[in-house]
Amino acid sequence: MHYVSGLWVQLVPAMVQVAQERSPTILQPSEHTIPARRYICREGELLEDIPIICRGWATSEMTLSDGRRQILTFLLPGDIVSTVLMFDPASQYSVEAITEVRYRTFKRTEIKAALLKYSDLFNNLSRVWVEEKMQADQLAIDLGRRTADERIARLILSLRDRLARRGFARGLLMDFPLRQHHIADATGLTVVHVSRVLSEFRRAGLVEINDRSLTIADLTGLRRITNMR
Amino acid sequence: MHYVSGLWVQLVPAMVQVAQERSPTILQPSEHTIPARRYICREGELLEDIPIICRGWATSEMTLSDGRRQILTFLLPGDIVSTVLMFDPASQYSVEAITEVRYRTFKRTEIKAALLKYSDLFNNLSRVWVEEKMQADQLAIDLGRRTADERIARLILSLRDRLARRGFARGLLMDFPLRQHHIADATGLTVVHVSRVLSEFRRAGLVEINDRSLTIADLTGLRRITNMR
DNA sequence: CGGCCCTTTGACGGACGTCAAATAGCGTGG
DNA sequence: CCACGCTATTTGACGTCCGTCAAAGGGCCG
Repeated sequence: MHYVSGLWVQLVPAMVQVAQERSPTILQPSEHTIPARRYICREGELLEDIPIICRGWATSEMTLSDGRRQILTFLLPGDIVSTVLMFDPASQYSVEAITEVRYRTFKRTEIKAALLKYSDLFNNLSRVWVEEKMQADQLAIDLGRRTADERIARLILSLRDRLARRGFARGLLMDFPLRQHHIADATGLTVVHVSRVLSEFRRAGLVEINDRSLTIADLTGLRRITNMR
Repeated sequence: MHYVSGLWVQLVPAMVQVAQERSPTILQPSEHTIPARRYICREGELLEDIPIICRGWATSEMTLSDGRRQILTFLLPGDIVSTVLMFDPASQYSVEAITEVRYRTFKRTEIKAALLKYSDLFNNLSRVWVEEKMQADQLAIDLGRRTADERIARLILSLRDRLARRGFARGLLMDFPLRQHHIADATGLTVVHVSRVLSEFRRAGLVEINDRSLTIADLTGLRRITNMR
């Protein structure tokens, strides 16, 4: 999965436009590539530059002292790592590459200044912010009030939606580089239980997973699970 | 619990200042009072006015079609219902009064315009935003990766922190108008299990609860539970 | 070929949910 | 003042969803 022009999605086009048309000297990104399993940043680290994913998948996660881990979101191409970084240089999370990841970084001080100056940029940021918050709240509901089946079905469907909106899903087929431990840490379950649920889904003809891709074989069936109970 | 001057906390002082010093005709709040159990707004409702809590406690919650409910946050005096409302008039949650609640509302369009005009107001908003997001992420970690004991202990401690920062806690004593079903819906547990855990906490000499107030009887003990495991 | 990571499966255990009943508190109205 | 109805809390017995532990097999890469 690769967005050819590199920079992308809601916030980014506005930034690029500002950079090109109005302030050619600022908002120039710098580019980075890191292999799978490497960290883009760690919890608590101070970031003067704000990363935006251009290619590959990453996790945004927190780890407790005893090793329990919660993935807060999967970062896809076009995602800003966190809008919070605009206003607080201390990263709340670790960001870890799932696949090889290419990303670009923008200077926080420059973005912040541009935000107040260009109201279209500001409007784009606020839209990303709203989505980020809605996603966080939905995660809390999933973890607090939904069963394992529902959580996993919803994770699959929401990833497909996000990819489709960016043109990265080919019908019901999508890239799916997640290991089961990623799914477990995102849904608050154990790897063993994720394996059981996914096997059940496969046996029920809901999904097919091979070779780091996933096909939704029964969309209505999957949707039914997310409403169930 | 009542903040005498009515308006309050991070975002509000800046708004009041803007209103008084620079735009006396805008940002004039209108005041409301509602009894316990009444709703300030419902999921999906369109709000042109943004509510800020002045007195009493409320919940911000979502309900699934089958009745399962998740409380996303408890709103305390000084809290804005949601910063998302600044940019999206469709409320994501229902907001329900726990006690009698007094609140004030500000016109969204006016706040939004003032935000871009007065950068101190903008800075205050971004601080509230960062806190809101951190709280949402912490909730996800609690629900995904912590035990019932830990969740409840952390809820108590975090409420005390929030109250203390606003001058509403007297030492280790605090108002505590929550019913056990509120705690259950906030921690993703059942009322029955909350009852058991709280009884256990009381028997262990960690907390005392009577007459809608809570005393932390053993702060180190409670804190130890939140780290445990 | 050997080592590592990932996945799967089974047996078992535990944390938490469900169901049910008893008790207490509290406001309302006779 | 008591009767009542409602809501909240507590407790016990039991059930279940998911975790833990363990072992085996597959795929990938050096």
